[in-house]
Amino acid sequence: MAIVRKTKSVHTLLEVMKQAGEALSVVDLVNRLDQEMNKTTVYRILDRLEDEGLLHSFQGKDGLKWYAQCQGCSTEHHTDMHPHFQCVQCGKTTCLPLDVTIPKVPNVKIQSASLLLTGLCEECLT
Amino acid sequence: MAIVRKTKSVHTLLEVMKQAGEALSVVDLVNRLDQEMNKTTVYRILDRLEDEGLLHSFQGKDGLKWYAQCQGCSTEHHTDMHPHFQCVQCGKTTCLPLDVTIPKVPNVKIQSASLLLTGLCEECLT
DNA sequence: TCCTTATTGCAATTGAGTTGCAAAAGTAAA
DNA sequence: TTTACTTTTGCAACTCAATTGCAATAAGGA
Repeated sequence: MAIVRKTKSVHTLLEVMKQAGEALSVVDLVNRLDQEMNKTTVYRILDRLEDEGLLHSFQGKDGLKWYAQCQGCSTEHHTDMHPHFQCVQCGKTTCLPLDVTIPKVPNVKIQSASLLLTGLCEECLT
Repeated sequence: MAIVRKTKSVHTLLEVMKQAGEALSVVDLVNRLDQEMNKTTVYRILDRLEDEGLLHSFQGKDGLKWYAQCQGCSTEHHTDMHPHFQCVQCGKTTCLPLDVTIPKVPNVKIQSASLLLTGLCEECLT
């Protein structure tokens, strides 16, 4: 596996993720980092950080790719089996610290599961 | 809601879905129906059939949109809470006739859930 | 410093999905 | 069947997320 250097760009991107504190779509990240680095660079750094296990990705309802910081993930062991929640109104997207019960399916070997919940978040409910 | 006429194109598309007997990606459908109808027509018919509740759609692992025939769905009541399985090797994608236990999430209103399982199907395992 | 490898920017490209508009097909009433 | 109206379809152009090739730059080790 390629080594991910902690370049200035990598540091900046991770800082933005940390500040956000929730999942961000790649489109959003590209916009936020428009002054700091090229779009292509954002895509490539996200790729590498996911390989390293520092971030995990998932598909949003709209088909966009979203990234969030891993908690307890590593190259060896990706504990990205947690569900994600996306608010249909404001778009806010978060990792849910819940265990997903993966249903038993006969005759197949399940390698991964992704559960996306959509609805209204706390702010949009009130 | 607009009325979905059972035109020749609609009939052809439904026939292809029926023959397949499993979920098909829109890209696949467009290719299979290349001689019969235009790409745009495929997209529009799929939209309408989903509105009518004859088909349901979901996002595949790759971000592509997939469609499958509904069993017990209608305009009123979409029972598309079942999980889908996608084989990472051959791409075969199916509906799983299982009930998904949607986790309770405090302070939010869950409107829909989609669970995608990926792994190796029976054929690719042997 | 020199050499090698990894990273970045930029422009061009890919590909899924959408849109506008005119032509064609379907429906219903006379 | 003819007319008037509505829905559907084809086509071309377009949008936009994501990728690729290549040259330039930055980083690391000896």
